[in-house]
Amino acid sequence: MTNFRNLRGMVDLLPAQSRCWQKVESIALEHFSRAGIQEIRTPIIEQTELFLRGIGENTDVVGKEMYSFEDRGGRSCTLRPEGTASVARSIVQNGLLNNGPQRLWYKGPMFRYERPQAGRQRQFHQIGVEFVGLASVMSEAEVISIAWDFLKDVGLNELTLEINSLGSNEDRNVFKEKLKDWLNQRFDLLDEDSQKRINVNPLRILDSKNSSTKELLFHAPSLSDFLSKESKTRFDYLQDLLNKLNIPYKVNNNLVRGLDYYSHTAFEITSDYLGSQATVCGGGRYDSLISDLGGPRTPAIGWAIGIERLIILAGDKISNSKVPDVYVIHRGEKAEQIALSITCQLRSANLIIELDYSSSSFSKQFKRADKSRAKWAIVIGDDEVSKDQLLVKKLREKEKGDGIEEYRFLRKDLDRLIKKLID
RNA sequence: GCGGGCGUCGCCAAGUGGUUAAGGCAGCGGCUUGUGGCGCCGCUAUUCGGGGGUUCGAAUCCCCUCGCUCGCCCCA
Repeated sequence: MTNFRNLRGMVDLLPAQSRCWQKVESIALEHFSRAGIQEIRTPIIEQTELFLRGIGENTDVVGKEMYSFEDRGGRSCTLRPEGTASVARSIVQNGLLNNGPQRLWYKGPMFRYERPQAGRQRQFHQIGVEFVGLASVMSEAEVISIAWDFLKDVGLNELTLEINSLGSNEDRNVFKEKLKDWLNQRFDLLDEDSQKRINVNPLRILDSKNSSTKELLFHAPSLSDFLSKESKTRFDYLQDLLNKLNIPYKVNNNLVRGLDYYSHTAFEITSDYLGSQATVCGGGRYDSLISDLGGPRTPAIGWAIGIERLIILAGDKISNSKVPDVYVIHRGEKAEQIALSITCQLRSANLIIELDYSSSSFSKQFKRADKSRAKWAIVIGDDEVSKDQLLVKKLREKEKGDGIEEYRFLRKDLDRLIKKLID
């Protein structure tokens, strides 16, 4: 029995899965390159203050989910719970905006101290996109379409895109006061959580999952009625653009999202097949974050996708197998040396070669060759050694009876061999 | 932080108080020292997450503890 285990909520990515991840990541990279989005990598640890300011002290994420600790110099540090704050910090610190608007993507581990459950881990991974310095509605549509196309391309169907407008900060402040009044008049009818939130974060009550609160809220004032003309026009135009892009969406007026920095457009992409953690992708506009962190007033929009959730959904749609082209079988000391050098030579020709390490009987080695699902076997034994030959045999032939393809090559004749193996 | 379920080999498991803890998959070896996918044979848990207790006797009952898992809140 092993004495050590991983920490709760921390997950090993095992070989059986790693291929899947690589595929997802390479598809993402393709999409980003085509859209002219560049990668940014920021540290996993930041000073705690960054997240307090950036995400908001009253959010659940900073209130109860942060991995914070003191370093040896007594500074409060935090493992990043999300990517946007760090990216914003880096942009400001490095003056990237002096080069004009930034279109950036990132990926990596995020940390949230929560009870793990299906589709939720303490260390999980996100791929995200941030467009910073762009205020247009068009950029929002573009950003959403990048997420949508990417998810489709990975093979996900039956996704739902929900959008909402949170309005400008001014719109929202007016609405907040109205909503507070309305809720306070019905204080006793609210569930406990919502009662606590009334003064701290009343908007979030709109998102409540409590059934009686939900029912009550049916008649509550709606944020959409408090949007300024400009905000409304923006939101209508966004819908217009999504229609033109043939991206289906639902307007959800209660979609608020748990991070403080959002304004105007907020959106989520969800799936029914994820269990209770339905969100694969979440994002929105955050026009005040950069200035909140000490930078110039700068509009921005972005999203993050949870890779673990994405992979749960993609399931076996992403092939997870790497099949070798050739399996090299050998027996004897001289043969072993030849096998190794042939293996290296063929690999240089970009073939995928698996070399047997066992030096057990030919019978065993063939069994393993079959299991590897390789297309060809190269066999090197005493005969081949003495004749300077290689025996090449076709594997996985369906019918055993009608003669198995088999060729002999001189060891010097590598080019002919490679040609055979490739076709 | 709060609720429910569960912990027997690398994986999936049977077993619910009685001498040696089924079985399947995977793994290893053999039948077959130079030839494969099938088949057959053999090997692989002194021990049932850990600790304590009850009993002549416990994987099976009781207590504690640890871990996993699902859900709530919230989020990716």
